[in-house]
Amino acid sequence: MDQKLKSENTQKLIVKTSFEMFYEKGFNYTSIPDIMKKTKLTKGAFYHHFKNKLEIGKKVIEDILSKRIHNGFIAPLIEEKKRNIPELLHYVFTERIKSFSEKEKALGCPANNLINEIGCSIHDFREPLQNLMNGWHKVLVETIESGIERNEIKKDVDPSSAATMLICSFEGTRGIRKIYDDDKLFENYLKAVKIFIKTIST
Amino acid sequence: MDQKLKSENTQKLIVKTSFEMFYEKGFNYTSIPDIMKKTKLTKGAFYHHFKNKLEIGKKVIEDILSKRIHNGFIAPLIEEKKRNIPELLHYVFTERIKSFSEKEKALGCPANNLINEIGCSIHDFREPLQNLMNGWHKVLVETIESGIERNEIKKDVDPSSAATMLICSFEGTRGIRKIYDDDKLFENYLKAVKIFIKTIST
DNA sequence: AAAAATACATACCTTTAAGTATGCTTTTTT
DNA sequence: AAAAAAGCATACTTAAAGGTATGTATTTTT
Repeated sequence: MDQKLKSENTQKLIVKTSFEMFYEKGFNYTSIPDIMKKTKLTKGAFYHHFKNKLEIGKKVIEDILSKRIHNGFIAPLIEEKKRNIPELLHYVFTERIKSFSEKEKALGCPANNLINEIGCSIHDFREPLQNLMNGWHKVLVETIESGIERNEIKKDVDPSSAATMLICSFEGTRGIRKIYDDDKLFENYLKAVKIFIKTIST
Repeated sequence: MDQKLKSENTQKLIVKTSFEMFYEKGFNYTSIPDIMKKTKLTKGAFYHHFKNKLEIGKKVIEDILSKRIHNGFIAPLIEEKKRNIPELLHYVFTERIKSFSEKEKALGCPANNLINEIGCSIHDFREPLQNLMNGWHKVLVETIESGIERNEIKKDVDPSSAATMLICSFEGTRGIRKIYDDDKLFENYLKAVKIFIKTIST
């Protein structure tokens, strides 16, 4: 077996496993031994490929979290630009929530979890997390702007502000939902975000 | 000095110090030795008054966090019921953010931080956190309902849904704000929540 | 005034984490 | 084929956490 390929595979395995455990238990509650036990490799493998826990954290943000946000929220907006914009926003922010698995409901958004868990305390994570959120926000702004151009969104709507509201209410809901076992919070959110999108639509 | 009073004082000191450190560094990132160093007492004092770290966590939620939410969000709604309800909502959710210190901006909401940090993993915290959020939500719902009765809020507004949106967008914004150093996110939120409140008003 | 209980300090134990040093095996290079 | 390097395992070090056991001074009770 090609060595380079093998190396890449183990790295991917470690990153993926780290993501899963960070998601399920939190960054700080997950130890390197924990992760490596799950990969069935050893610490030697970990420290051969990564400098320390911070590096794997950054890798998880850049490789996994950004891909998740991209697939779930950015790609649908870019790909389906022909669709009616309010409808598209509605689709992204409500249909996605409805399609969440029980696990995803119980565990919240991995990106938001990380932001809130480490927040300001681990400085190394701020930049990759900013990149993540900025990227998401930017595409949303562009989408709303094109909605205004197409006369589907009201002209007096501030795209940046509306985008922030959509993202923050979504993430806020996913966060607080974690302390509950039912979907009441989601249902409430869905109703309200519907109203919000309707309000900014022509 | 009265012994009972002394005991109460040290307990209060430990709870208060724990809150501060949990707020600044997160629950898991704060150790008991850390806390006790700051109080200038020792571990012996801690374990004399509290069973373990979970107990102090619950105490912080019940004593400090609930008081903060109460003072900031519940009391103003109860006390000033004569005022116009949309105005009141607007006051609570925008003026408060404007009055935050730099520290409060950088550190986010302590309740939301805890929810997101420990979320589902520490089961003991779920109930007190639920009580906290339910209490807040309930008063908001009642406020909105009375707004409907007084014809200041639209009749077709779902009070529970609107309350959820207000809380979750607020907390979501405070959470994500932590990765930034400026107030752009807050400013965006303020504009959008203004629109939301206007939308549900008559 | 003696006994009991409280408030706290000191010293300790156990576990577990992050990280390092080293050694072995398999590829890759020369 | 020999040398070098990569991939990974094993064994270890150090630090720090949570928590306990015990000792001592001060109050409180009787």
